[in-house]
Amino acid sequence: MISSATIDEARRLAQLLLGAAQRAQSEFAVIAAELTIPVAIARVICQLSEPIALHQLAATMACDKSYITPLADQLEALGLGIRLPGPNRRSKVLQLTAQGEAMRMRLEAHIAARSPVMTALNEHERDILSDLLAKIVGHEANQPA
Amino acid sequence: MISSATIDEARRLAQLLLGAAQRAQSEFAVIAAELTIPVAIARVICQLSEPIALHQLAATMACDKSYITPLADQLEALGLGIRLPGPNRRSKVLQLTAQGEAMRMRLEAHIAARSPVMTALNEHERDILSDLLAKIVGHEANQPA
DNA sequence: TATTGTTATACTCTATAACTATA
DNA sequence: TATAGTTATAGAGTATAACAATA
Repeated sequence: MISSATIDEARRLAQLLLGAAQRAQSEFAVIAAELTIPVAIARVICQLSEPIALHQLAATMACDKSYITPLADQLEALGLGIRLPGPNRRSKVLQLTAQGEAMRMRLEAHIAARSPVMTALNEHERDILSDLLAKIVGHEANQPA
Repeated sequence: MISSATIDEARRLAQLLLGAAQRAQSEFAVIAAELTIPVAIARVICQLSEPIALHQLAATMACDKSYITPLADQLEALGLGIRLPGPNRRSKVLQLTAQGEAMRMRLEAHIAARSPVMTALNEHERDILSDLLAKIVGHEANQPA
């Protein structure tokens, strides 16, 4: 039997966790809007500190390759990225242009300065949070009861 | 000027936070699937520890009222909830049936037992996490740079 | 005139399946 | 036969706008 206090705590923590993640995401969206780029494009840009093959990008972003194609198209249309020939003739590598790289740096500077995780917590608190979140993320899934 | 170490930390923390929230959500989805109810319905059920007016439910769930209508329909179709006349003649109140209430208790017991926040952390760690997340959620949005 | 709920519709995001070209 | 990328299409999830009833 699980106590109702435990259930209350679980619910409260789940809501807090979701709420914090949503705060972070919505701040990210605001930053992207200020830089006048679609949020999805901003997410891609943040993955492109190094050139990366399209299928690998899909894996990193945990989405299907078919979803990457229009994003890469848009990135190119905005002049922020470019498809280059990859290590073999069937794979292509997505790379930021100079303009895209400048955008990436602006994006990341804004995030570092304004993400609620950074602004709401001091360095010590961030270290602790980092450890706790890593435990949650790394923890094995439980068996069904 | 923001150091690249700060930027790295911001990115890492953001990813951890998103990752932890996704872990919690995906465990929730698994639990809902085991109980053979759609995830969206499970979310509604978790809000219904008390009867609540439809428009208020929309506010609580941060969605439009038009989205609540089909959810309430589904809840009724499953025999888990029922619309009752509200305090005045234009508002309706959504309430769980006995079957719905049983489902809510099962859902919450599973969450308390299996949410990664609960299983990955001990009580002391959960207290600390709770404080840190509350700071993030409660923190004022920052000014654009 | 504003609020509650419903309806009809449209939009965003993302995936699946089928295809082309390599490997 | 398997992999990389593209295309066309479909589906989930959610919102907007217009409406009816009531306040």
